[in-house]
Amino acid sequence: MPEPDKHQQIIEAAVRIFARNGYYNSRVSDIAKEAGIASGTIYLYFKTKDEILVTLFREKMAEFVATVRKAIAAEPDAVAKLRRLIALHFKLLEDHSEMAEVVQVELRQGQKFFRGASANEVSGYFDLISSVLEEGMAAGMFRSDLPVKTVRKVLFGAMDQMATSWVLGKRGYKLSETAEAVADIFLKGLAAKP
Amino acid sequence: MPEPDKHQQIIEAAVRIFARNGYYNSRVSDIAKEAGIASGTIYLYFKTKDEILVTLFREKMAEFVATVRKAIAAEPDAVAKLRRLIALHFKLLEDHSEMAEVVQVELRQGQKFFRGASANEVSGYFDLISSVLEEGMAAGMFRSDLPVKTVRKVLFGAMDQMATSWVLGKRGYKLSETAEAVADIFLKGLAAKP
DNA sequence: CAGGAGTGACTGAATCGCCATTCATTTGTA
DNA sequence: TACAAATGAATGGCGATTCAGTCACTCCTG
Repeated sequence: MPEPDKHQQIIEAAVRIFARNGYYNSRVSDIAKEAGIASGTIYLYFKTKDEILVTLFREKMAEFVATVRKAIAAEPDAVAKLRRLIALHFKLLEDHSEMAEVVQVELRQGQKFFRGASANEVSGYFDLISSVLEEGMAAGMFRSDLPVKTVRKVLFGAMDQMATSWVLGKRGYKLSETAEAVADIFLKGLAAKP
Repeated sequence: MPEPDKHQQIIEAAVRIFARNGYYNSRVSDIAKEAGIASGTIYLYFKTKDEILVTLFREKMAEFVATVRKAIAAEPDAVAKLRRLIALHFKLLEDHSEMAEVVQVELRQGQKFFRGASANEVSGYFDLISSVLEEGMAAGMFRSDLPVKTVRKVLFGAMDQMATSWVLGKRGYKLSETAEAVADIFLKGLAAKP
């Protein structure tokens, strides 16, 4: 019975290797070396190289969403929740910069990940955002003349681009320090008519 | 001397093939077949398979930016320019759905394209957006308490996510019909304090 | 308690399919 | 005839995946 521990060990090694070299430039044997095991061992835990990437994303994404969900639950209203969500989105990426590299750059590999596996995982996050938006609309804090789906995409897109830019640049500034500006634009744009 | 015509013929075939199968699942021979030529002929016009993708993006992107630049020049003020830019961003992708597929999904291949070649091309578009924002700020139409770079990323991110979503869904609605909502949120968020 | 044999995890060298790229040859035309 | 352009079968390299063997450990059994 494979040690449940080694699964995690491989995932962590893969994050580091993918972040450093990119998915396609990473050998399975590189991951093995980084994890301190033989390359064949990887195949006791994962069926293919692709599966490593997909699994890695699934697990990390689930963790991410859970963290954000828990944090915003503590906030009093939709505006505060949204601010917290944005701040945390940036903070978590900032604190896991290798994972950020993988998520923002490597995981965008066409077909395979955008469609396919990762779509499901991302939608959990989308749902979370939508629920906050709906709460704010119901409470009359947000305008409700626009489709929630559209508003959600605008917000996610803005955050995602901030993150991608930060990763592509050499992370030469604090991503989390931009959170307020993003929240500010978005919340003003979303404000209910007075 | 290779016919200058065939270069274009290959590019157009590549767009269709990449859109249909994704970059990594496309054989060079598939592109050749689609273009109605032999696979070896491709190498009279392009050094590598990568070069096809990079060239394709460069040419199409330059065309895209030129079109948008020309269109917004005709608008009277920054607000109108921004609305036009957003509308056209969506309209052009909608009218070239195969290219949209390639740009939104396939061209995000980590490392190679994000960094590297395409970065330069994209920055031309970024500059265009920035110039409109600066014009609006100078004219007192947009608030100027936020960094232009941040605002630009928010807008681009929002548009890009709208486009990606539309492509990933089965393009089951008119992307351009969402332009107003996006412009509306963004312009309200950016409005100068009254 | 020695030993031995069964079990499951691990290893890493060898395999093997894939496909970009090459280039000897053919085709077209001036 | 000569030169350019095009062809497409053959090549070559790469690296994911496999699998025959090794290792470590447990549990019998005489």
